Amino acid sequence: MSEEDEKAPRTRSKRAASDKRERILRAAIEVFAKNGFYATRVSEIAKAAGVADGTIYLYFENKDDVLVSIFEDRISKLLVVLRRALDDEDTIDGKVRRIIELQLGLLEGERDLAEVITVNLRQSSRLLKQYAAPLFRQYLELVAGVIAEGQKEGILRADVSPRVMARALWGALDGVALTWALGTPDRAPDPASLRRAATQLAHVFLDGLRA
Amino acid sequence: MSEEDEKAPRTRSKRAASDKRERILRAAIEVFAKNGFYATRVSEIAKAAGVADGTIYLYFENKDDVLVSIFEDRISKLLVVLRRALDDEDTIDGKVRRIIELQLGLLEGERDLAEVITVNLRQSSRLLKQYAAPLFRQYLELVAGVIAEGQKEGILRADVSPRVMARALWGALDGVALTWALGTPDRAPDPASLRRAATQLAHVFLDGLRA
Amino acid sequence: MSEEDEKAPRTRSKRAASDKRERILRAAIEVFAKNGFYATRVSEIAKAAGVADGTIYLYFENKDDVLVSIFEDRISKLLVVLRRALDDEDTIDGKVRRIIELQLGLLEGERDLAEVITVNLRQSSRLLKQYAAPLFRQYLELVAGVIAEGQKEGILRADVSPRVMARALWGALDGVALTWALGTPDRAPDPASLRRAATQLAHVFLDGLRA
Amino acid sequence: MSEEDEKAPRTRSKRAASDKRERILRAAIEVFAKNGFYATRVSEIAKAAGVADGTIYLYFENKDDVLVSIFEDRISKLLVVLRRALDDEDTIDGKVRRIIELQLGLLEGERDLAEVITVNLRQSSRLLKQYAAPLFRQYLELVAGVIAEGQKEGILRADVSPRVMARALWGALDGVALTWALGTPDRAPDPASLRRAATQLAHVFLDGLRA
DNA sequence: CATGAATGAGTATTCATTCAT
DNA sequence: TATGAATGAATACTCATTCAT
Repeated sequence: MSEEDEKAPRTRSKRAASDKRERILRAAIEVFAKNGFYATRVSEIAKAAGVADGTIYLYFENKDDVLVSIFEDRISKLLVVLRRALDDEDTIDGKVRRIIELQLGLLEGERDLAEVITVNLRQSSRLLKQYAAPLFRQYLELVAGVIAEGQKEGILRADVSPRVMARALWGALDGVALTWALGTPDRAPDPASLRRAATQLAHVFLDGLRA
Repeated sequence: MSEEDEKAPRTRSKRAASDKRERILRAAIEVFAKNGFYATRVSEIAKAAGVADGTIYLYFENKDDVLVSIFEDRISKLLVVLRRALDDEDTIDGKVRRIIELQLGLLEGERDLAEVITVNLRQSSRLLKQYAAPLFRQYLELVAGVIAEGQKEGILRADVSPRVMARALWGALDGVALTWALGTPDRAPDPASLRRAATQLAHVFLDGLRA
Repeated sequence: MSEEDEKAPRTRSKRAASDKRERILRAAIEVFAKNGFYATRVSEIAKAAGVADGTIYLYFENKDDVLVSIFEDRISKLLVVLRRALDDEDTIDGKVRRIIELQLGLLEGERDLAEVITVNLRQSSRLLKQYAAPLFRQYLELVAGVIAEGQKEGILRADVSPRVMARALWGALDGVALTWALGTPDRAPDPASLRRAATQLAHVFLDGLRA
Repeated sequence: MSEEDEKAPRTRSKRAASDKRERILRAAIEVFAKNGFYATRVSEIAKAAGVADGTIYLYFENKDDVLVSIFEDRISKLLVVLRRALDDEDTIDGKVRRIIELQLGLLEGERDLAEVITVNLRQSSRLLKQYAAPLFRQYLELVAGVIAEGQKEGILRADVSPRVMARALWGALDGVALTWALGTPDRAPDPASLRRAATQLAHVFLDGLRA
């Protein structure tokens, strides 16, 4: 989001390499979302990225590594954005709304990525549990921190576990979003309906949590 | 080979057949839960069920059909149990608590099945979306019906969509349960902590929904 | 050679399995000899054996295992035959001639096998060194034993190492045979010329070794 | 990058080029000996030579050509040395001893080259048969010439083929050397034991050949 | 009904070679 | 000359499915 991070000059080759890696990731998100991880052929990723099959292996160890890298890259970025956003908000209500907003923004803006994250995180492969979960936990900790803060301030009820609530919030949003994304495969989903659903959810969640 | 078996009437062979189908389903749930759908070999299901590989194909069209059948069989049964339970409850609060209890019962009692349903429903294969989703929707409709009923009675807030809330409830419970199930892969998860989490969730959810 | 070993009855399936394994080995010897181990595709072995590609893997772990099995199967048999033959001979001269004869018989009768053994034993893969070498050593020990016996009887000179001489004999025969086998790729090699060469070699070797 | 280097006349760049070719050959001998021809990656040769992958292709047509060039370069040189050495010797005994000595020297001094020559000559690729064999034959002719000379002089027995004996001598030495080289992979082989073996072999061979 | 040996289509990955810089 | 990123052809191996017994 901030352009400052990019000011560091790069050599042509480094930029080219970085571009290619990025292109492959983007392509992978697209095809994983469409066909799922297992049903996607490496050659399909390559084709979608406009590179040769072998090129994938210059930037990633193997197919699994591509999936893991999607998590690492994207969730890292989400964490940075979320941290910054939470700093800008003063009230608990505002923070919770921001969390929901951002998660929704992620879903609306990069629906494919959302599907990859929500759908593929569940493949019970040891690999994913091992690599993807830690980053996911960081995200949850951040949300749990907000709830704990609200409890300390006496705004939110103290008889619930912040981590459980954080996990429940993600689950609820994720479930709603998944239904929304998958609900109407034939026609484009209506962003307004998703936003409406999320607002309802925010109200219920906050009212329920209120001390 | 032995001619003696023939004296038994149809019933016995039917029962035997039904037993074998059931054994295969049970075995499939077990290995799917442990290794995931894609990583599971048909021969592993066969071995776990104590039958030959080819026998699987006498009872199911193919590997996909085994997974789909798990949904059909089990969710059908769950629906029957849930309907009966909801009939026994008079208050909305009681019905919601029953729903949560049952979903928890499912998770605790048949943890493998729970993992198969929550994890494998997400494999974005067209097949599964097509066959498994409808049953899942029936389940959601049932829950949404309870909420709509509460709204009509003026007990629950009317400014939210029953279906969205039903979906959110499933998502929240599912998320909490998944964290619980995967959280401590090394030692057996503590059922009490799950029950505690669910109770908190029920409170927050009902308080948030209250008119 | 003796039919007695085969008297044990086999079930149909066992015989069939054994036949198929044998067919694969024969086919592998043929194509390995023609194209070398590395240049040979597994599918070529399968085609030559008249089985499906996957069938190879019902009888062998992988391509390497096929090569190793050739050594194990064939050299084991050669050892049995050689031991019996040496028992039948009383004089050292006779025994050495028998060794040379048998090694020649192997070359003439199963020229492909000879090429596989002499050519592919040299692929410096750890695998082959590890698995094939031990059997080869048993063969050399047998020959060295004959020479040591001749030394004890005072017939052969005592100032040479039996093992070195055994190795040299194999090397000399092998070299001659290889030249013979490869010498005229266009027309069929003349067995008589090989036999002549071997007789000369036997004379020189025995005269040189004589006490 | 530095312009100063340009002042040097053609000769230097030619020398530099020649050096690089030589470096690549040396590196190839090293890695071929260690891992075998097929298991060696072109990139490994490049790395061992300290050049880029593509540079290999400025000096050689392809990977096969590198192997063939090793034979051409080294055996050519061996032939020159051998011819000179044979001229210096007057007796047949001396010449045969010189041949054995040189072949041993080759083995001891450049053990890697020896392994490449003895091991890789056997890869039954048509290419190698076609290009490497002729040079090898020249070497054998030289040895056969010595034996034929001895026969003409009446010193060596006339009832054997000089070419067969030349081939057998190479085979015997080669076999002994290979056993020596591979025999003790863990500890460094003892040069004295090889020399002892060779001396024994020379005695037996010459005594057996004597008229 | 049950078996499990056999099948062969399907694919991730490697690596020799090229060529823009 | 030298580089090394990019290419894409080539292949061992797996495993869902079949079918003769």
